[in-house]
Amino acid sequence: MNFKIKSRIWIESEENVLLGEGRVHLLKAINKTGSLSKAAKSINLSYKKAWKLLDSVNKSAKHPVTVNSVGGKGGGGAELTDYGKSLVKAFDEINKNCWAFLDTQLEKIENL
Amino acid sequence: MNFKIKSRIWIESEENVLLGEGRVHLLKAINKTGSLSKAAKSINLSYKKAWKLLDSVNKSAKHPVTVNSVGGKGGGGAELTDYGKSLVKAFDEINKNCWAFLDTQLEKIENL
DNA sequence: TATCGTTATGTCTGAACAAATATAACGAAA
DNA sequence: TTTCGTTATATTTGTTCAGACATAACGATA
Repeated sequence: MNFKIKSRIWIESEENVLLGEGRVHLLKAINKTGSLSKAAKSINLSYKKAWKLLDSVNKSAKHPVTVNSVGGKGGGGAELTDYGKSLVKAFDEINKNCWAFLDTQLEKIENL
Repeated sequence: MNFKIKSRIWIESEENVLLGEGRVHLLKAINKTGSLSKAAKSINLSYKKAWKLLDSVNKSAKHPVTVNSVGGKGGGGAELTDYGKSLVKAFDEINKNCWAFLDTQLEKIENL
């Protein structure tokens, strides 16, 4: 039969999306590159879209997820806070667990 | 904090989507109404979109999921096969299990 | 054979969404 | 004080996708 079961998960706080796969992907790229514009480029996102995503994340989180600086050495940059890093880590864990769990469920379809 | 964790799952067979929440919703409505057009109306879908969805489901499934008849008494109709009914049931089960599982994972975010 | 409500399908239009472009503000360092 | 690469934001242009509209085919029944 060869079925695959796929999933997307996301976390909301009061009607706003806090985290989803795209946002986590972006946060990881920021962590790697140290700037929003480089992060956007590295994952093929327009700067504007990336900025909107990050802005939305920071607005719906209780604590700041990144610290962004404008001007200065190198023009500025963005980096994850400790809170941001643990959010990314927790999301990844949950996501991986979810995949593993769903794989155990697939036989219910394949045995039909 | 009051975070919510949400998910969408779907099942693919060779790059084609077999089942997802929208498709299952449609199949349930077909089962209830006995026709594709009535089902579409009942869940606020255009007939065309509903038809495309159903066509795609039947094309990617190994066995027919519905039997559609054209013309005749009442103009025709559509109804689920036994295979279709068990697909719907299995999908619903997996989906509910997934929600329950994700709820157990949420504390990982809330405790940050 | 005329009627009816359905399945089945093509075309066209508008609206939502994405991408491209432009530009201001910033502040460390040369 | 000039330069630089960045954050931050508005405006305009393009593209995709959903919805509306139109119509053919079908076959039991009256």
